[in-house]
Amino acid sequence: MDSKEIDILEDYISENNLKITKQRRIVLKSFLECKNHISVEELYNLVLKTEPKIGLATVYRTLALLTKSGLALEMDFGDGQKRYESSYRSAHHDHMVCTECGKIIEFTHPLIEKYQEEVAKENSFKITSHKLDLFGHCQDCK
Amino acid sequence: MDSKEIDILEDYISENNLKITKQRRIVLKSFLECKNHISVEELYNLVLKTEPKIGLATVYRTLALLTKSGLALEMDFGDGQKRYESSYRSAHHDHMVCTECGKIIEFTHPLIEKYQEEVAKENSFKITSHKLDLFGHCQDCK
DNA sequence: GTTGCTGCAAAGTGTTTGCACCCTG
DNA sequence: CAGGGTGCAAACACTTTGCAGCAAC
Repeated sequence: MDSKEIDILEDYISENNLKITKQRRIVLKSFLECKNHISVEELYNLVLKTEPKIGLATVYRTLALLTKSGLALEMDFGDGQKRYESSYRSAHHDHMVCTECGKIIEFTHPLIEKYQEEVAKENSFKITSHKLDLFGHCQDCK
Repeated sequence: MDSKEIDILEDYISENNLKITKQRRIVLKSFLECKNHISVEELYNLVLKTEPKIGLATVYRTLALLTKSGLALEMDFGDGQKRYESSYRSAHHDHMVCTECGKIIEFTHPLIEKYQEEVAKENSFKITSHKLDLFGHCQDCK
């Protein structure tokens, strides 16, 4: 693994007097290879295939580390568990979540972004992040 | 209490062979009088002032009932607890959440709604609900 | 060899559920 | 007086934390 992500993680780690470990490498590798919007449990099961001795708490702790270092984005679709996606795999996007089959379609719309900025400015609000989720039925679940 | 909300609740209750109880009246009344985006714990504390013997589970169960009957909207700002607002007190709106002081500014933007529909149509997706949250700093927390 | 990291289990948090008794319809 | 509702406590699902031993630097 010699992606830019491991460099970013190592930079963050050395800046903060932390340590690179085998477990952290494995979690990062699995995270970068997996599907978007993965849950902690799903990632844990993936990691177990490489390192059967790893603890669930380590996956939680590493995901927190990846989030703090800017490699992962934390999201919550209201289903009671945190989900994560790689910051670098794809640019910012919003989500359509099919409430029947769970499929997630990613999208962006430049005008939606523009009008968000506009309405924030009207309220003297400084946006640091946003989330737009559309819930409904996808093509297959009509 | 003779608002339209109690009528709606009683309609739902009689249609489903349920029962009106003192506790349900009290929870509804407190819910209608309280601020928007209230958490279960906050509402529970309000209800305790009127009925000190009520159980937290009853508040949870009644909020689920209000949601099913269409009187309450469930929301989740990613802070680990459900929040609710009255469907009838105000029309649909989105939220700006100040991550410093917790203040919530409500807004709507017709063009944002329009472009949501547009992008959904492009993906053959049928929207049943949506949520747009902007996170950042309000005027007072610059 | 110091200090952070790990695995494990225990504790926490918010929410739901089982049950015996109570109350509405 | 039948069947749903309540309060309580236990169970739950997900996440965090305390700790003793381990490993990176």
